[in-house]
Parts: sequence; C-alpha cells; structure tokens
Amino acid sequence: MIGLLPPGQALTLRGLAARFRVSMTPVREAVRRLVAEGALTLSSSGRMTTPELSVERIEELAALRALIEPELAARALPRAHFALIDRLSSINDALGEAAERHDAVGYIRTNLEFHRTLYLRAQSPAMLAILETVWLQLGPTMRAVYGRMRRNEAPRHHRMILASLRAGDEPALRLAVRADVTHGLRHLSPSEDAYRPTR
Amino acid sequence: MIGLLPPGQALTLRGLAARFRVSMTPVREAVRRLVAEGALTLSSSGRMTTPELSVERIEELAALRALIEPELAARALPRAHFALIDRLSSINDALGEAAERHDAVGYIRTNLEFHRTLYLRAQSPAMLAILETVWLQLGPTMRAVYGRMRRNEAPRHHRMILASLRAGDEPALRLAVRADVTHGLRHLSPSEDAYRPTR
DNA sequence: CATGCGTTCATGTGATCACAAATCGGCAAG
DNA sequence: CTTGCCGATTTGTGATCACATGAACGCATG
Repeated sequence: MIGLLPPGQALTLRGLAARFRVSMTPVREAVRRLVAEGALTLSSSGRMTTPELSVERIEELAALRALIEPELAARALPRAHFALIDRLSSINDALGEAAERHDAVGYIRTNLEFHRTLYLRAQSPAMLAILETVWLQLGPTMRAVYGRMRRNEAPRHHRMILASLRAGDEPALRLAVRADVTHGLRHLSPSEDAYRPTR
Repeated sequence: MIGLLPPGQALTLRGLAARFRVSMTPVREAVRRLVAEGALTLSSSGRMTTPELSVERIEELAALRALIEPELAARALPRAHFALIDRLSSINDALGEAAERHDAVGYIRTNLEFHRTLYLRAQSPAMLAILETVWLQLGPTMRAVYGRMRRNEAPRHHRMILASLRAGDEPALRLAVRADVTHGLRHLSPSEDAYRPTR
C-alpha cells in the first residue's frame, strides 16, 4: 500500500516463507488474501507479482477514489472537532518534511495517514475497507510515480481540505478532496516506460 | 452473492472439503479469499459464518452501491446499443417471472444479472470487481429480505433505466439507477429479528 | 554471433498429519 | 428447573511431502 514494492515485483511462496520464518501454509493464505484484494497479481501459471497497472486501470481506480473519498470526508465533517483538525495539520507538516527529503515511501505513507485519519471519523468501516483495497492496488504504482516526482511540499489541496473542515463547509470539502485525489493521480499517464522494475 | 446461504450460516473447513471432494488446503485458500472480500466473517476463534450485517453496515454498503452503480451505468451508456437494451429487457421479463414465483434466490440472481449485463458494457473491470465485493457482502442479507417480501413484479425503476438508455439521457440514467439501488435496499432496516437463521 | 532446443531447477498445488484450542454434550448440584 | 462444570469431540493452524508444470539456463548448431 505504501509503495515498498515496485510494480512487477515477483514474489515466491518459499521465499516469503523463509523471510518470515514460517512454513508455506500461512504464506499461501496471506498471499491468497492479497490476490483477492487486488494487491498482487496471479499469472496464469500461478506466479505472483505486484501489479503493473495499465493506464485504463489507473484511471478506474482514480475514479473510485474520487467517488468514495469525498463521501467519507463529508461523513467525517460533522464529527471533525478541533483536535482532529489539529492532528491533520501536524500530519500535513510531516508530509511536507517527507517531500523535502524526497522520501517517496514516507511521503505516500504520510499522505495515506492524512486521509485515513480524516476518514476514520466517518465511522464507516465498510466504506473505508473498500477504499483501502483501492489504495492497496495503487501502492506500487504510486511509488513508481512519486519516486520520479520532484515535489518538495505537501499537496496544496490539503490546505483547502483543512480550511473546509474548519469552516464546516461540506460542498467545499467534497470539492477539495476530489481535487486532491484527481490531481495526485493525474501524473500517472506517461508513467509506463519511465520506470524499470528489477525482477 | 445470490443469497443461497442465509445470514449467520456456519461453515467448516472439513465440511466444505468433504462436500467438494477435495482436501482442506484448497478449501482454506478459497475461504481465505472469501473472508478477504467480506463474503464470510471470521470469528475470533477462527470459525467462519456468513455475515449478519448490522443496519449501519447495510446502509454503508447501500451507499457504496449508490455511488458506484450510477457511474458504471453512465460509462456504459455510450456503448449501449439496441441489442444490449433488448437483452436487458428480456432479463427484466425473467425478473418479473421470478417475482411471480416468489423465488427469492432466482429473483436476486436475475436482478444482479440485469445490473451486471449493463455494467459490463462500461469496460471498467476494476470498478465492477469492487462493486461485486459489495454485492457479495449483501448476498445473505438480501436473501433474508426478499424471502419475506411479497413482491410480484420487476422493480419499477428498471423500466426507467431502460427508457433512459434508449433516450441516451445520462442524468436520467444516473438517477434511475440510484433510485433502483436505494429503493431496493430501503426495506432492510426492520429486518434484524424477522429472520431466524438455522445454525 | 544469433537462435533453437533440451535438461535442470525452482515453484505452485493438493494432500495428510500432529497439535492446541474451543465448542458442545451430558451430568450433577443447588 | 436452572446453572455450573468437566470431558469428548470437533475444528482451525502450521508444517511437511510428493508431484506436475513452467521457467531458466546452457549448449550446440546454423
């Protein structure tokens, strides 16, 4: 989810079993679950890799984020008290620091933390779970993208999100969240050949 | 997904293995996948049952359907030619027959077939996959609901969906789909104690 | 030097087993 | 009649093994 693994990274049952000091059985179960959630791709022969998403699939997943995240934000809005906004603000500061360090994995993780902290307030576990499967599928691709980007500050829409929360303005919040999502994933189109995975 | 199993139905690895004439290993993998998709609930001790959804969770899942399905319908609209609309219409006739027979499982299956046939035209496999995990979670509950209902015809919004498709009217289509989803799931609130599962 | 082929090795699959934990039953006591 | 307890049994978990399949590598040939 946070982009630790690049797209196309191959994994083997025995390799994972040895790495985590367990037998193949629990690894198989965990891998099956990740495959079911779309976090891993199963080739026709049963080989497992992290997904290399096509542009069309990225756009679908981005559209799902753009549908679900504003809804979760809107549901969180009436419960968003000052302490939460304050916490979001400090997470946003950490996000800026990760951007300055050009720490792609840290940036993705902190960005997801920002969004998840807000959405947790929506008290909608099923919706959040679905959204996280979408994040999971985008993880490796996001890493490939942010690894190339030379961003050095937090997303500008985050400030709009915080302002809308403080103002209690739901339409503005929905717009800000949607803009943040679609803006962040806009740079994904010319990304296929720019990254070369190490298999 | 089609409501073959009632909510709270318990399943055992050995029972499923014996039923499908395989060993426990493939059953465990399949069950793990279904748990990951929310089709089955894993108790703290590892027991598996079909989910007994709370009202809040049902409303979340209904909200997800109401978000995703209009989008899929809108994406399918430009590709919906006459042959597709004709096929949808005949599926809708079969739906009416299932309603007359008070065949709950057949009704759910045919209703899902109606929606899936339309959404397949959207050419958005990731979005459809996510939607199907939502359907999967609702399956047992839908059976419990439609089993009590005394409906004897196809949903009235289906005719609006077909009309919007013929007219190429996207806003009307989105509204009709959303109304169909929210209307179908409105009867779920007083459902908890009306059905008694056989464990 | 490129290309096709054959062998070897790695990998996933299904099955079986030992074990621990939890469930369900009956039984007895109040 | 209800309630608590104890034992038998069911059940999930992790591990290991045999096997078939597909991939990878090297070698020989053009």
